[in-house]
Amino acid sequence: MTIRVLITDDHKVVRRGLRGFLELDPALEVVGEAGNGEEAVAMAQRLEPDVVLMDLLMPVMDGVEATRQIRRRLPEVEVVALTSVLEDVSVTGAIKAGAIGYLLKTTEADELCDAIKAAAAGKVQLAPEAAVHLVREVRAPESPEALTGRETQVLKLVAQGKANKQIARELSIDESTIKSHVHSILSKLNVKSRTQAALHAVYVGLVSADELGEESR
Amino acid sequence: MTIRVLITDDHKVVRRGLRGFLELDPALEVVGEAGNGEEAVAMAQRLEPDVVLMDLLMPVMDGVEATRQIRRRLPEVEVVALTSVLEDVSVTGAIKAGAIGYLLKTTEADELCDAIKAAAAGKVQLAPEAAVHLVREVRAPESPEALTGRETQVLKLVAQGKANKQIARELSIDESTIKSHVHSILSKLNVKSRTQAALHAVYVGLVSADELGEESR
DNA sequence: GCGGGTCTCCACCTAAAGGTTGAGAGGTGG
DNA sequence: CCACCTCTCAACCTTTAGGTGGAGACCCGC
Repeated sequence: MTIRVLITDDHKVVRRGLRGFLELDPALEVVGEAGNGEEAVAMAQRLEPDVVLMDLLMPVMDGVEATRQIRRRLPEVEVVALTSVLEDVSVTGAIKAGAIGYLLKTTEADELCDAIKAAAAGKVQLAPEAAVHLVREVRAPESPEALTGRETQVLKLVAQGKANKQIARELSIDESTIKSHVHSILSKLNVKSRTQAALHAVYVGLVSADELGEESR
Repeated sequence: MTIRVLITDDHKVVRRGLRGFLELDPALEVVGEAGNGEEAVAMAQRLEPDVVLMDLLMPVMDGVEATRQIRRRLPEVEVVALTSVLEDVSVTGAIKAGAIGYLLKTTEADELCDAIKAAAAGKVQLAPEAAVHLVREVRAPESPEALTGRETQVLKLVAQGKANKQIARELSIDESTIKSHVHSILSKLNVKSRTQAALHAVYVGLVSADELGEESR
């Protein structure tokens, strides 16, 4: 009985590489490839694989959200996150979304196969680098003091280099309201300036590199 | 006579995928794989490939610098940049460093092979998306209006979320001087606020993700 | 219904950021 | 030597950002 694997990555080259890696192991069978989160969810429902290899950074629907949806709809399907970037939020975000493993793209073929088998058996398998981040998170609960929807929205605009006045125009509310939100954001993120907040947003991936605002290029 | 190709990427999965793609074409021969810029330069000298496939985002030595060194030492070796991110600076940076092609990792196998053959023949091959950036650069020379050493130094600190006063203390000069520098920076970068300047700095890689300043995490 | 949170806005304030002009010291290259 | 650039600082100004306190409207769960 082989383990059926669905590969998800927006880069065909990477999918090809993963397929190559997995085909080295006769116990594994690649049943499909998805190019974004939406495809991954749809294909997971249709194919019902044992394990989904999920890239986290993707267009259309990111891997964390895709993981969440797959796990909600198909609890028996295990998801292993696989990414090139290593960030606190990605690690904990993926785990919270229901991923059972977290691997880096620097992984060797055999480690990858091992992790997939472990996942199929319901066992957690983390890259040591990811484990470090997870431990850090657990030890310092970080009390992220979650931002509200509106605050997140404002922070995104701040992280695009926009001024309060401009944000106010864009959201069609008063500038004083923006100030209120920014104030909350600064205090919740425990930073001292909008610049720090913006950098934080970039750091945690709230905005992607190509959203940094026209005027900052 | 086959075209000898050297693959450079820090992710083994990607190298495996590229190898798989290239092996589909009998006219191409993968003669080696390098995991970072330094390795790429060394292997290029030893193997003297016809074309080097070069990832731009790598540790140890980035692809632009590696491209520059390879082109300087081995002018007969063509370099094709291959990356997942699409940025103005990467495109023009890679071309200036001597790359003859610029492809995205979303490329299909046959396009990739075509591009390598074109490169081996000394022909330019750009992903349409990259061409857009290049054209934009040429049309608006962007007059990078290079920052001076001191300005770069100040910008780095700005991009760590620090206030003028704090930067002044750190550099042991007056805050008014910092203001002067920041003013020059904003005008040279053609941005309107320190936040935009900071984002710009991050965007062009002046600071790495893990230098974003203690206070912004 | 009532507490709690969110979103909205107000007024008033201080601090920081940014614009403008000017200027002196030091270095470099023609 | 002179022109040019960089780095430094100054004074003065306007604008933006951020802090504080309060308030009304809305929604949701107990």
